[in-house]
Amino acid sequence: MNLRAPPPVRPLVNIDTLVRIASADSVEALTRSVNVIARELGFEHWIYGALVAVTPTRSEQFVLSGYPDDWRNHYLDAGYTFRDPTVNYSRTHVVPTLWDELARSPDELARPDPVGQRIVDEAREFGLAKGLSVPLHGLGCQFGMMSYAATDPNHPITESTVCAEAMLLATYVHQAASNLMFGSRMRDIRALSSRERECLKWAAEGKSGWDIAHLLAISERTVVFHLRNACSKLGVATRQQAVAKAMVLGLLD
Amino acid sequence: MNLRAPPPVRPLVNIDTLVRIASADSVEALTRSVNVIARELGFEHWIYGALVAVTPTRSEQFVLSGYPDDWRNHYLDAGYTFRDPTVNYSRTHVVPTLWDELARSPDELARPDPVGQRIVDEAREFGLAKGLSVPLHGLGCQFGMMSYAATDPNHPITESTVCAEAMLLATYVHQAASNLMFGSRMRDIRALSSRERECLKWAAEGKSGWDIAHLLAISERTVVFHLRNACSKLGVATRQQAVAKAMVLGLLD
DNA sequence: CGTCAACCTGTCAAAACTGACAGCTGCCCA
DNA sequence: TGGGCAGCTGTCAGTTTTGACAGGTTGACG
Repeated sequence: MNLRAPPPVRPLVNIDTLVRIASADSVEALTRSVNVIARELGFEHWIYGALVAVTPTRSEQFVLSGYPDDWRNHYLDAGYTFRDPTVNYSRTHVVPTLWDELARSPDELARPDPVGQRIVDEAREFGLAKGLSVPLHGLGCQFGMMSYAATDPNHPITESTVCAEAMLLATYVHQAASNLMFGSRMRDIRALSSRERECLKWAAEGKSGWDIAHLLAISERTVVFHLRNACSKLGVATRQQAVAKAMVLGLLD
Repeated sequence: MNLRAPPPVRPLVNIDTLVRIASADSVEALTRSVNVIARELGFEHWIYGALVAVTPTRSEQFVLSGYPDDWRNHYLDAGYTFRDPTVNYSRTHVVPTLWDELARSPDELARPDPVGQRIVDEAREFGLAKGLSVPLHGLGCQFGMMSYAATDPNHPITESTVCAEAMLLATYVHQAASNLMFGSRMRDIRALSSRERECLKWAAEGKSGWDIAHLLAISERTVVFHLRNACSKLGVATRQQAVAKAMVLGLLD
């Protein structure tokens, strides 16, 4: 089989530190810890952002910033968020990317348009020249990302090891941020009963009240009753909205 | 600022190899490439699995296996998939975990139940003793995971570097597998027109036909028309189902 | 200049859903 | 042992959605 354990390499990031990050109990503590580790990785600046769907069409942003404030303010004032090529990349990919590589991405959609290119150029003026973005998904977010920037021209940013460690850190930050975000998220939603969930699932499959009644061997009136209760627990008016909300909350899995 | 680039470390995985993996054009080619790199990382066995929602309640599995066949067969025969603690962990987490650590996880839901523990014990008998699981999310999957197993008792599996590289590889495999999966996925769905999408979004927000007509300043009849077309393009019967299907396909973002 | 797609509009009848009335059983927990 | 919750059932009236009929404009593209 000729299989050996890989040679020992010097870890840049300590696993215990990561575990501590994942269980951070405040935004401030999390930001401070990430600052320290990002610097160990040689990155002067970093930013974490996640988009959480509150309804199927409305989303909220959650951001932890280790970026220069003047750049952040300019970025927000100019409304760059959804024209930023790193954001568009992260929305549709899972593997990390160097900022330099976005321009020659094989994926047309990921290549910066003129506005996107301007954002990249302006960022450079604010000291964000060499950078790396890690897409993040899961945990109820529509998508998220963590970007790192280095000013040191000798930074080995193209090394897979740096990429791997940056990604590992990003994932732990994502876990921690999610924990912080969702403490509040589900509080105002009373859990659906199993019947309510069952009826809602069938409704999402296109079944009518009559259909569901026969599938569950109960009366149509009861189906209406359960769906009505589901709607009121979810705080919505129609079945369509109930299906949509239950789906964004992950209640139908 | 006292910031230096991190010291050079020997990369276990070459970035070019990863890029080649992400663009693999067949399941066989992908499996072969992963076999090679997993071995470089010192892992004798690996498996990638993803769950893709085809409807809100029905999902399909996509698996790439570098596991022993006899264990895979036993696992499938016994219907272990959704009782496997690594699977349950991956569904709800984003950071990697060692198999050993699942048992003492702070998260109750992630700790193996008796059946789960039996799976872990049986796996050991098939040569899967020391292992690592990487949760994977995004790209239209409900969730996915990649597990690695090593038989070498000296394998430095607890090192963050190994974890980071394993995660990096897993993510590239996820990207590649998604590309392979979704070639077929969207083919039979004609793209919704912008009006159709717009009406569907408002329907998902709980608006009636009359409401939407006034929001879009068109007649109610036209709203019905657009939603009807959306239903027929999606191949569904009701608005509820259309909302659900559009959401699992990511058409409302 | 024809064709196609998207967009827009109408009417009618049947089916499905919403909202508010009222009342049953069984289980768990304080 | 009483209160709360999940589950179950009924009727009635009013609103919304579905399905099938038939027709219009506009703009892009070959």
